[in-house]
Amino acid sequence: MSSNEEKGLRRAILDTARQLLTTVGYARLSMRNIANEIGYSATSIYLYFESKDDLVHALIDEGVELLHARLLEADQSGSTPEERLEAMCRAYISFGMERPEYYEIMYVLHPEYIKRYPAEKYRKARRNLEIMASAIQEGMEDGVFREVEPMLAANLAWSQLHGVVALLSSERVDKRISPDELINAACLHVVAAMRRWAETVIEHTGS
Amino acid sequence: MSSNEEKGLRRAILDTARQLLTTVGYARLSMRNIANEIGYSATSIYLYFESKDDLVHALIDEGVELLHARLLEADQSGSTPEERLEAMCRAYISFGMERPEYYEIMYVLHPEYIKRYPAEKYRKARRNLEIMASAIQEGMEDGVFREVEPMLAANLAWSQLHGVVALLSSERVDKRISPDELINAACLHVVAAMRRWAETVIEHTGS
DNA sequence: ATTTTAGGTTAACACTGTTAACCCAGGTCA
DNA sequence: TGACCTGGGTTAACAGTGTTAACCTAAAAT
Repeated sequence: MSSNEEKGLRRAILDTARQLLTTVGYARLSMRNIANEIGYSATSIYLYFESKDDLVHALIDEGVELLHARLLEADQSGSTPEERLEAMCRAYISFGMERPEYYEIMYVLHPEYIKRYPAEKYRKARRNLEIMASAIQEGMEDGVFREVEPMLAANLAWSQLHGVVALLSSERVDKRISPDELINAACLHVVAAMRRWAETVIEHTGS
Repeated sequence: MSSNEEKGLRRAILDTARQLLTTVGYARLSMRNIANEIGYSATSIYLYFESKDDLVHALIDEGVELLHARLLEADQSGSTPEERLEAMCRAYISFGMERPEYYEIMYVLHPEYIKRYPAEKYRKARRNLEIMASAIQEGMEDGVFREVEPMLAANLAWSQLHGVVALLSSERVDKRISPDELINAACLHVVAAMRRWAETVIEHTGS
C-alpha cells in the first residue's frame, strides 16, 4: 500500500533517485547505488528506464516543474511588471541556491556527460523563460520598459541569473564578496536594464 | 632534442594532455588515454602529477594565462574606461566560445568532479577579475561610472558574461536566439549598467 | 662490489554504465 | 493436462575509469 508498491518499481526508482540526488548529489548517483537502496539489482532499472540519462531526464522534469511553480507564484505576487520581473529573478536564484542538485542537472551539466534533454520536453523548460518574457512584454506595453525583443531580453536576464547561481554555487566567487549583495545587485540590475533610461529610479545598494 | 625529450616526461604529458583536451574534450580525457598517446603506462603519470586533478590544475593554469593575455590586450586597446570595459567583455566571451575545453575546466566543472583549484593559484585567476575592477574604478574616478564597490561590480559583470558563455556553449539557448545578438547585448549591457544614469534621471523626474 | 635510487612497469582494487544470457512463476492455449 | 509464452527479475561479464602496491631494472653512489 505504500506509494512504492502502488505503481511498482518505476516509482520506487524515481523516489530513491530523487532522494539520492538531493543527499549525495549527482556525482555520486549511480545505478548500483539506487538499486542497493531499494533492494533490487542494478540492471532492473533498465526495465523501466532506457538509460541513466533517461532516468536523469525524469528528474530534470521534476526540477523544471518545481522551478515553474516558483516562477508562477512570483509572477502573481507583484502588480506591476517591474515588481513581477524582480520577484521572478529572486525566485529563480532562490531555486538555484536552495536546490543545487536539481539546478546542476537542469542547467549546468555538459551535454557531453548527459544526453540532450528531449526536444519535446524542452518546450516545458522554455515555458519558464516565456513567463519572464511576457512580463517584459507587458512592461513594454505599459511604456515602462524599453522596446526590445522580449525573448532576447529574457535570455539576457536568464544569463545574468544563471551566471550568479552557477558561480556562487560552484564556489568560484571570492569569499569577500557577499552572496546576498551579489544576488540583490543582479536582480535589481536585471530590472533596471529593462527600464527606459530616462525614467530610471535611483537604487543604491550597500554603503 | 624534440621538446618532448628536452624536459622529460612531465612536459610530454602536459603537451598531450592539452592536445587531447582541445581535441576530444575533458569528458574523454583519461590517464590511460594520455599514456597511450605518448607510449608510456598510465601509472607513469603519477610520477609527475599527484593525481588527475593535479594535472588538470596545470591545464587550468594555462587557461588562466591565456585568458589573462586576452584581457590585458583588450584593456590596452581602448582609451576610455567604457571602451576598455566593453573590449574586455568581448574578449572574455570570445575566449569562452573559442576555447570551450579550457573554459569548462576553468569555470564550469563542479568542485565535486575536480578538487578545488589551489588557493595559491587562485590569486592568478582573481587577477583577471581585478583588471575589470580597475577599469570600473577608473570610470568612477572619471565620473562616468556610478559609485559602487568595484569588486562587487566586477563580479556582477563576470556573472553576466559567464552566464552567456555557459548557456550558449552548453547549447541551452533556443536556436531562434542569435548568439551574436545575445553576446552583443550582454557586452553593451554590462557597460551600460556601470554608467551613472542617475544624472539624466534627476533632470527628467518631475515627481 | 655493494647498495641506493630514479624511472618505469604490471597486476590489482573498487568503481562506473550497459548488455547478454538466463531463470522462473503465472497465464494462455491446444 | 501438457506445452508454450511472457513479464519481471537475476547473475556474469565487458569495457572503461582513477588510483595504489608491488616489482623490476639500469645507472649512480658509497
